[in-house]
Amino acid sequence: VTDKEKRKIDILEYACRVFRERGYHNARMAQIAEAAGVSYGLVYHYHKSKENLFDAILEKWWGGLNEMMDNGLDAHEHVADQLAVIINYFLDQYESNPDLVHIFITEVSRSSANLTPARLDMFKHWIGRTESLIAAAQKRGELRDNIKARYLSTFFLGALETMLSTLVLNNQPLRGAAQKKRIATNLLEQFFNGALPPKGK
Amino acid sequence: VTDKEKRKIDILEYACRVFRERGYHNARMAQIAEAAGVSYGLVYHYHKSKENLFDAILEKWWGGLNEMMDNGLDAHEHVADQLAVIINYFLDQYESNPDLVHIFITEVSRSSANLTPARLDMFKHWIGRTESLIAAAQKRGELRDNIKARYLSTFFLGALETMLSTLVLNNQPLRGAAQKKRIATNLLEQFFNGALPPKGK
Amino acid sequence: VTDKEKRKIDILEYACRVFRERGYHNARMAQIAEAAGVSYGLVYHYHKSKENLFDAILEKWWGGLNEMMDNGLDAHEHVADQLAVIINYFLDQYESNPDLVHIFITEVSRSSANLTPARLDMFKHWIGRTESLIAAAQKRGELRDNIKARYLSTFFLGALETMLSTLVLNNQPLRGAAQKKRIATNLLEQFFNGALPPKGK
Amino acid sequence: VTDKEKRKIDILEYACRVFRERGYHNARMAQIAEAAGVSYGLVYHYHKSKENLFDAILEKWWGGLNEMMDNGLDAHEHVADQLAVIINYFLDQYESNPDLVHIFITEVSRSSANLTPARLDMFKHWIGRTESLIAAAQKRGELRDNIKARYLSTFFLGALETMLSTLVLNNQPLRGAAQKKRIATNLLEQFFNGALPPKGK
DNA sequence: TATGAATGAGCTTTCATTCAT
DNA sequence: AATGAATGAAAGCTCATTCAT
Repeated sequence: VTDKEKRKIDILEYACRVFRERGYHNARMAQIAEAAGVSYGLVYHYHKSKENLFDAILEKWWGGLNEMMDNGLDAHEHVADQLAVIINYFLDQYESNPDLVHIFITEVSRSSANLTPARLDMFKHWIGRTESLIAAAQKRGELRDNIKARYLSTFFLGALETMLSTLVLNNQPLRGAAQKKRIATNLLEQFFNGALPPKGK
Repeated sequence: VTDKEKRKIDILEYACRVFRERGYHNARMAQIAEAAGVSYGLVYHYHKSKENLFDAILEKWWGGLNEMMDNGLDAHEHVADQLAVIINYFLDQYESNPDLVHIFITEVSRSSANLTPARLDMFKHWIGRTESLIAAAQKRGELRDNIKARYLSTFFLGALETMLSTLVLNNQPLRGAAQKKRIATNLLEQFFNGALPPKGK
Repeated sequence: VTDKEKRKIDILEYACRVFRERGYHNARMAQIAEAAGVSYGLVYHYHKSKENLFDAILEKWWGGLNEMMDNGLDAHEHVADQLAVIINYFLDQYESNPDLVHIFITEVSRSSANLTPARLDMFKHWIGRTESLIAAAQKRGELRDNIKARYLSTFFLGALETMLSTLVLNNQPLRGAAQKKRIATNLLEQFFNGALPPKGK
Repeated sequence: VTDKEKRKIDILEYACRVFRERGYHNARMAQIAEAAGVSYGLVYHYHKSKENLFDAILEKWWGGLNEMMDNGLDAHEHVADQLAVIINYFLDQYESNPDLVHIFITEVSRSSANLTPARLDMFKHWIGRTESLIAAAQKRGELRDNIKARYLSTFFLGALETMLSTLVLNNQPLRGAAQKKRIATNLLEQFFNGALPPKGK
């Protein structure tokens, strides 16, 4: 059973790479099989269909993200720390599993073409959780409340995703803690304090 | 001539709608013909191929955007006013031609799979112009310069595009100056002053 | 009426060129119209269909050939003179109207794909007439009669057509009476006296 | 492997039949599939495209012909025997594989429309080899040398191909050694000794 | 007579999926 | 479990022909 599971996951990972390299629509099942070093039919033995394969990948992605949201965030932390956790999660994922992030950025987060209702729900759920985080912080007085939580979270996620998007579109790898640190710091800085020069200047 | 041109544009607009509704890959030429109320072959009479049709749509989009960047912005204006113009352009476009914005958001701004080199160039050009705007403002002292212009412009565009993206993914129409005003104000407020509560509070 | 007829013939001649240049199947009605400097629809005004156009060309060809067979040959002449007339007719035609000969050689004389029953009949009729010529000469004792007339005429026509075919496939023009003379002489020499060296040698 | 190869060849043979029956342009991939009793897609599984399929057929033809020219001819034989080998090869092929000969006669030997440069080269190569054979015989004094080798070989091949062409256009089968013998004898007789009655007569 | 926009049947090809082994 | 041959529905595109003006 473990062996079987392993094989299934193996194929999934190669599929992930092919989907990232070529996009969902341009990816061929034959290419996935070839990448996994496996026969054509075996892909179907382990995964019902192309769509199924894609959903399994998304599940993996959402699983990790939700796990982080469930366990990685301390509700009593300051929102700055919480958002830092989110940012770092994305950056870490991009470093360790760039294909997955790539797919999320290009095929899910702006898709609409591939967004089945079920997938859209997952996405909205994620947006919703971030919004709740922001709203709670507003209640605690950590964030201004004259901008709706929905807006603030949209701006935050937009900045984060688009930051990743530039990396993704340039096929730019992310190496070294320094770069991650800089991205996170700048993102948080701008989000909390804005883009204006310091008052004293 | 006018009549002919009109027909061509007509087909383009219906194609725009179909591409928006179904995405480039899922859009069928037959659907475009049907939507436009013309025969199958006529679409090809006016547009060389499916890809061509899509490119014509993108050209229209980039044409408008570049025109706005060329003529709509006063280089001596404060960057806040310049960014406001950009925001309003997107919102106005979304109001008057939601399909076009939809396609830009879903098929271009994060695609990578469908992004031919030529298309990617257009996109990078647009990113570059915004970055220049930000950099100039930094030089004039209107924006903090301890965050790179590339980062600031990414955050700004990310917030803007994702804001539109939420409208797009919900198929949410945008009507009334009030809503547009609110979005623009909030976006600018957060971008310039950040999300923290006012100091005095 | 004369004017109308002229226009019709005019289009036919340009069609002839296009059919020759591209072959029947690869020839486009639009190309014929363009070559003739005439609008798309006008070709159809004068000629019912593409097939019709092609048939009109063949009719022209067969017309000339039959006319030559009817009036150009003296039944009492020696067969050598008769065959010389045939050879010269083909060579003259190739000189003055290479398109027509080209089409006969490439699209008719070996086609079978484009050969409708009607067209095949025309072809067989032509073969038949040549055979009769040969048979008559055999009766007159001008040709050996231990090879069937059908064979002899096939060999003769094969040599002639294939000779033209090499010109056609190389797009080689035929200029000057000298070359024509040489071809005709050689062809007749071989046909009548064979390829062996003279006995006396 | 043998089984797979067999299937591929099987499809090729049915394709050959359909191409012969309808000509390259009028042949439909669906018809080939149907004739072979396989599904639509399987034809493409084994052969890349329609053009490819056709090229494979030609390759088969040229392969056999070149093999015969390479190994079937003794350079020291009298030219009469060499030409007899060529004639018999064509006749044998027509008997055992009439489709292949049919295609050569109708789609290659006079085509020009379908003749890609690569195909034309094969054809010219074949013509060239025959010419060399004739030229060598002229040097040995076995053939008159006051007619250029190019002409003599054209006349010979023209007679041979046209002889076959009459069989082909009439869909006339060739059975029995007697008929083959007669054709070969007559062809050689006329080619070497000409069509005139014997001197002594 | 003359135009060229409009039509749509029909073509080759692709590729996710199934199935016999 | 594993293979890859076999399937066939659809897709984009072409182009002879028609038709309104």
